[in-house]
Amino acid sequence: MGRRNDHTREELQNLALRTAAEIVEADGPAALTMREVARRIGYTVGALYHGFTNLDDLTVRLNERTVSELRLALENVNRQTNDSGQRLRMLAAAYLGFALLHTHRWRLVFEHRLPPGQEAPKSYRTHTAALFELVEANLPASACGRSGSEAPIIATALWSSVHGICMLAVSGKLQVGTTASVQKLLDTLLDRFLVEHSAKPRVTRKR
Amino acid sequence: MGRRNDHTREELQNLALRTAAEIVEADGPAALTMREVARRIGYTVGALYHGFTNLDDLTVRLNERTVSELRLALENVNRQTNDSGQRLRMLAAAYLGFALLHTHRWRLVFEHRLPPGQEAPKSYRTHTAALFELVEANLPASACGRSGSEAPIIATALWSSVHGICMLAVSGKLQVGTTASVQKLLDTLLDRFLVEHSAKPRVTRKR
DNA sequence: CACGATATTGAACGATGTTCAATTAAATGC
DNA sequence: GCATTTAATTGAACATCGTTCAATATCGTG
Repeated sequence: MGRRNDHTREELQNLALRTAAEIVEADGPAALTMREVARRIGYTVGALYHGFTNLDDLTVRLNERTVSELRLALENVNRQTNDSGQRLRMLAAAYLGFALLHTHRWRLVFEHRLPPGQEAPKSYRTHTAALFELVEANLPASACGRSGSEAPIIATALWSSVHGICMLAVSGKLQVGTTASVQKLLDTLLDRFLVEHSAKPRVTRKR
Repeated sequence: MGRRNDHTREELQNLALRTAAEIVEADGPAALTMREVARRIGYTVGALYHGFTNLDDLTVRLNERTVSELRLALENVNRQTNDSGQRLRMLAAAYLGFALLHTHRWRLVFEHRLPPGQEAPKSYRTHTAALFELVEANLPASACGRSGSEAPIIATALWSSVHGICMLAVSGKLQVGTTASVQKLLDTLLDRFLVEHSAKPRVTRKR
């Protein structure tokens, strides 16, 4: 009791976040509770509330780390390839790889909801924005129409699509089981975005 | 107390499920609790456990209804259009429309997780499969390669992508705010799948 | 060494899911 | 019509959760 000084306030937060990551990875998002974290790091529940305002706070800060890690992984992949089309394929593969390797943590990022009115921290959006820019930078000019002004829209559409495939695959809501077949879905999608995109067929278009 | 017979066992389950839907729609997935449902339908918590084995069961059966409703909506749209390319665009628009209209219920379908080992009921998969078949049936032949043997893969890739865009949009994780701009993302995606798909560029392909 | 600051505890509160004996009302048999 | 079976419903209990907070123990400092 009292100030044990085993850890500084910052060390304790790191410890808690690392432990939280372990819990989530091992037993899924629902297993993440204040009390379990406290138990594992050898403190009382109350002590946790000095470093975190509540469970949402802890969760958001764990997610922040996950997103940051994901960004790092993708930026590494991006650096290791020359051809930009190739890069897009490898980025998608790396995204899927991360989702498969850190499934529960990755899902927590997208499934956690803050109470209405609250917003995720800025660094959160920063990392996300960086990911989309990575995609946008690797879009082949042939895919972006004449002016290229639609590049952000195309990048968003493409990456949201990659995300959708990964999410459904990882959640088991797709019939496909093997990693290879999910890869094939991603390849199929990317084929559509990497090929030269001709004029839209006026006949069947709606607006 | 005792057999009140205000409602048959089946009526009570219907009542509970309707109430559950209202709770979720109004206050989000986290607000759905056994006790709240019981409170609103004027029964004790224990009584609920005669019709539902637990909260997961109630949730799954609520989700079943939602998916069924979604399927109906899409099948209606499918019936109201002739051109198949047009149909795909309208199906995507209807999917987004449903997600926007019944946001919380729709999210519950994809965010709820059963404890490991348990599987969602068969009707669940039936409805989902029907949706993918709807998409597959409307894929233009030009989009499916020579043999058309890849149609299921293409349909899965396309619809998972549509789903991804809707999910990120509905969750507010996309910068885009307006419904119109989300529509534009869907249109951009569909443009890629509705246009004649030429041979894949061998140079930039990986496998 | 004493004092003030603060990290940490421990207990409390209200809420949750789930279980189950007890109770009560309907259905059935006579 | 009455007694007995059957089953719906209750109410209370238990374990867990998030969160708060007064009390306490320990540290840094004067």
